[in-house]
Parts: sequence; C-alpha cells; structure tokens
Amino acid sequence: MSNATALSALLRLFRAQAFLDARLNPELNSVHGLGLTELLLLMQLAHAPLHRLRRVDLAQRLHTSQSTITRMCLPLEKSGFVKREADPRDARVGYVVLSRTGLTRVEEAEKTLKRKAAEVFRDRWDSDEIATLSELLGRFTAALPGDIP
Amino acid sequence: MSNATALSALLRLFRAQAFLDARLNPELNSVHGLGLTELLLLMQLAHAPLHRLRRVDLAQRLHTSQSTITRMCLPLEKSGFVKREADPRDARVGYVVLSRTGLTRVEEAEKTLKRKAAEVFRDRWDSDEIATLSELLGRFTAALPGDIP
DNA sequence: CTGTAGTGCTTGCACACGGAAGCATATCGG
DNA sequence: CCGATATGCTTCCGTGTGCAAGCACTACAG
Repeated sequence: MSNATALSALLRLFRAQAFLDARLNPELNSVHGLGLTELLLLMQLAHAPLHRLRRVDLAQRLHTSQSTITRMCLPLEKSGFVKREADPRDARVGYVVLSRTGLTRVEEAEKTLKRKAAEVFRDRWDSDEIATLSELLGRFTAALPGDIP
Repeated sequence: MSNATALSALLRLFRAQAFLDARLNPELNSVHGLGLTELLLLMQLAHAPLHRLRRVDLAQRLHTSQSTITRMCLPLEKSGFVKREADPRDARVGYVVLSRTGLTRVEEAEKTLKRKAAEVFRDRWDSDEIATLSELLGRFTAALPGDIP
C-alpha cells in the first residue's frame, strides 16, 4: 500500500529534522551567536532583492507567525544586523533590511552551516543521492516563495 | 561543489518540515485532540514491546529532553491513554505504558495521519520517489533506536 | 466625502520546551 | 558495610512561539 510508504517517509522526515536540529543548533549558537531560525531569517534577507523584505513576507517564507517575526527581529536590530525601513507608499508596512555587518555575519554562519551539512552527509550519501534528496524535498515548497537555491 | 548541494538539501528539509507541520498539526488537533508530538510519543509506545518504555528511552527516541516527556505525559495520563508503571528491579525508573484506550486512539490517529500523508504526496511524487525519499531520509536515524518501519 | 472592509504590525496571554538543580535510588570500590 | 559516583525522574526558571485582540493605515463602494 502506498499510504504506508508515504507515512514512513513523513515520520522519517520528522525524525531527521529533530536529529539535525539537535546536531546543528548548538554549534551555530556557540560559534556565531545565532540560532538556526535566526540564521534562516537572515538568509532570506540575504537572498532577497535589495536585501529587504516586508515582515509579512518573511513570516510566510519561514512558515511562522507575524508576531514571531516581530520578536525575532528585536535582538537582531539591537545587534545591528538588520534595520527597520518604512515604505513611503504605504505607511503600514515595515521593511526589515539586512545591514552590511549583518550580511558579513550571514556569510560566515552560512559557511559553517555548509561545512556542517557536508559533514552530516559524508560517508552515508554519495553526491547523486544528496542531489536526489534535495530535489525530492524541494518539491514540497517549490511553488512557494522563499526557496533558496 | 558537493557542499552546496548538501546545504541545499538541508535547507529544503527544514522548509519541508515547517510546511508539513503547519499543514498536519491543526487537523490532528481538531480531529483527535492530539498534537503531532503527542501522537509520535504514543506511536513509539505502540511499536514498543509490551507497549511500554522508560521515560529516558522515550526522550531519546523523540530527540527531546526528559522534562518534556514528564510534562507531555501528564495530560495523556489524565486522559487515560497512558499509565505509570514501576520497575520491581529498579525503583528509579518509571515506565510509560499505553492503555487499551490509548492504543485504539493511536490507531485512529495514525490512520488519519496516513491519509494526510498520502494526500500530501499525491500528484507530485510517484510511488518509487516516495520510497526513495523514505529510504534516504531513513539513513539519518537508521542506527538510532525508535525507527518505526 | 464617508463608512466599511481589508491589510500590516504589535502586544497580551497561554503554552511548550530545554537546561540546571534537586531528589531518590543503584552501582561499585574499598 | 559505606562512601563516591552514576542514573532516572521531577521541578523551577527563562525563553520562544502561536493565537486573538488591538491599532494604524489603505482601499473601495456609495
């Protein structure tokens, strides 16, 4: 039955996520002072045009709530990684823009994340398998905005 | 560079997890009154010998802390889905055992989860691709206890 | 121009979670 | 037998998160 395979894939995806999160988060935190979700937020900005996004779009891309975005940005503003910017056309929207120091910080953290990713995959998946996995996983959110290639 | 592919796979895995969690959790909650993590806990018990596990093993299998297990079990005990059981050999350990009503509840919830899983995969992955995805994801945690086939 | 609906953001509240500390028990070396 | 160390579990505290309410502003129909 195909249902059983689908359920198995789902369960393993959840387990893999918990496993990887427990493995990557501590290192990111200690080395760069950034949580995994914070890094994902900054990476969204780094890959956005003009390095800026509306808070509402940020929430959609991270699959989280607007209030979480508001609160996550507070320490990032205090650290100077992001800044607020108003929209002259629409006074409701608030852009969050990546600062220059934020950009360099993201690039550093992304480098260690890349290294850790390679480390996690090494010896258990070959290049083709990693590419296949990436492609299959990408189909979930391929149609949604915020896919980082 | 293989590192870039590994990073891409990692990012897409996180995105897929957030996407699926947002999609499956509300339905599970409203239909069965169970959160996704609660269901995973009960499923671990359902697939364990004698339908019981030590709290410490439960924590390891769910990649969470012991305190979380303690707290998650409180409402489940109140609902009668699980019961406490002592170990006659070692007074430190407390087993969590699945009750009969808990078992039937798990089977119901697992059925809807299976249905939702098939629904999520339908039209974008064929059977072979789902099997491949499941196998590749399974390698992360294949060596760890608690893999549910 | 005006009232009504819709949108973007923030705040208050409740809840879930991890880590450290604390307690009870087990194990092991002397 | 006894102290020292390790293990399993719970409690306390700080943090992160979603949801609903509230506020400010926009868009649109009349």
